Amino acid sequence: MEGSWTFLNNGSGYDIFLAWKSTQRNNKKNMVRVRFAPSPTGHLHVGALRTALFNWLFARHHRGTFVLRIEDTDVARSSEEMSRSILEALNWVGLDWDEGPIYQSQRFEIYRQAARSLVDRGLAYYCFCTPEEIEARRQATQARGEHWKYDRHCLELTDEEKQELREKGVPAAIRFLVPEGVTEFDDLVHGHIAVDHKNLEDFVLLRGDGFPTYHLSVVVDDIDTRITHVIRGDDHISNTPKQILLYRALAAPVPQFAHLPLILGPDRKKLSKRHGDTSVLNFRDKGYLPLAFFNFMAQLSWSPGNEEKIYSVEEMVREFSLERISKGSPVFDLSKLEWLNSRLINEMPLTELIGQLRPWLEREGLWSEELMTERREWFERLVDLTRSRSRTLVDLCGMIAPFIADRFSYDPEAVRKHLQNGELDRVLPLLEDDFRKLENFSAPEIERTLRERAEKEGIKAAVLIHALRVLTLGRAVSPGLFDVLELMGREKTLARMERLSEVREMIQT
RNA sequence: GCCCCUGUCGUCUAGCCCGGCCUAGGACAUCGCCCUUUCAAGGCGGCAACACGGGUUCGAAUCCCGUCGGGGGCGCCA
Repeated sequence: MEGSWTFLNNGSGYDIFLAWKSTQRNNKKNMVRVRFAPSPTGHLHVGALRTALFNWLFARHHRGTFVLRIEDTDVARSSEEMSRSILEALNWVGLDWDEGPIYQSQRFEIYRQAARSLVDRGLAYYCFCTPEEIEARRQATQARGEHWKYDRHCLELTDEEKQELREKGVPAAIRFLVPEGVTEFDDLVHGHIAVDHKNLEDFVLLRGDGFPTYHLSVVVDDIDTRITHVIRGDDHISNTPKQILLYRALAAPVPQFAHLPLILGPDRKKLSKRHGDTSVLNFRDKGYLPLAFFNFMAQLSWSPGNEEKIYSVEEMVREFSLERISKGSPVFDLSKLEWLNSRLINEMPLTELIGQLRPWLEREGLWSEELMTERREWFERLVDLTRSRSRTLVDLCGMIAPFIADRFSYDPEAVRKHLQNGELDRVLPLLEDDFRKLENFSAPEIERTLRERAEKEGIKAAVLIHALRVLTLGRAVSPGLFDVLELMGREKTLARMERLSEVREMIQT
């Protein structure tokens, strides 16, 4: 999107430091504007993704604007690689943004200006206390059994004292001067919330090194981008009063807030890496479909009603509403995702499935153009036949592999169970001959032949069926064997039948 | 420690705002049966919850109070 940042600085106390001039300028006043603001200190994790998802859904539902902002003010812990990874994850899920990404690291001067203007107006003050000094005073206070809160030591400093400290080279942070009173707001999820300012200390806006803290940069950016609804995790509820105070100090309209319940691990603790790989891209790599993942994530804390089905993205956009978000924290339990995924694999149009599967086959070296041309019909039958046994694209890929390539492994358990019967050494060669003589190597013919041979040799058809399955696929699980053999083709089938003793030996050692 | 949020089957949730239709509904998981050459898929069925205690009321999952449990925040991290 076209636009430009203009720095509006008249040198005196002013409130908005930047104005976003763009083609969106003449939008309606009540247009919804939301943002997702991840910190690039790691891969995008599922908790953050859900926040992004709800913001996106809300924006799309209201035909509003979704802004992406990268909160990389912590230069030491942020990396460009993680920023890229986050965009990649959003992309995979299908979340697109209308503005941004805006990088906070490119806006440091703006935050400094904002902080200084607050000092100029007596709403904030310089603090020369070092972390060590504060820590010492805190411990002393707590040793007396009293509650610690920053003691405003630097609020009373005279100009001479400040000058002296500056000359000594003591770095100055800027603290917000929290006024007395109570801050109240109506959270769109939790309802009315009130916090007495005596529970708030004079928090730092600008660090001694000139870098902004989270509260400052968030509020300044949200003001500049004219965010109307701040939708974020529950863990920010306690921070909200501070930020509202900042909005007021900067004479900006306060947006609406909606705090989403935090996602918990199975142990009911805040979901984190300890609970396994919670990175969004991990789910892509495990073979989950974006839509299944989307459904699963969106329905943690949100319910579109009571119809149980897989929703298309469009349907979710239509149904989405903050009012239907529940307040309790959900537990992250993958079993529903697996079910969603397998159902989608089963129900989605075949062509679409093949499109999703293609990158996986390519990676395994199983892809060739002829699967889309002369072997297309065969390939579609194959995918259609195997899909109901696959919960993920990884499964599907593994299922299909033996039909395309010759390298596949034999499940030792399956070999032991189905290839030990001594009768096989005698009957299998006969069956091979039968197969060779078949005019059409088709499922019905194969079945008829096999059953006849079994009866003639006084052996159960099931014995042959199971043995053939293991010999041709290496495993005891597959679609109906006769379809399998037809799709595999006579050549591969016969070649693999001849490996009986070879396979047995392979398992012995 | 202080402050804030939260509490319906194992899990996700519907119902709660606007008390009775709730002997609390659905889905996932689980168990059983059917189908069957294996495993799935599918069909049918079972088990399973209003955290607890007081009120208010003819009547409470729904309203009020308290208790307990769970989570989060209190950084010159975001």
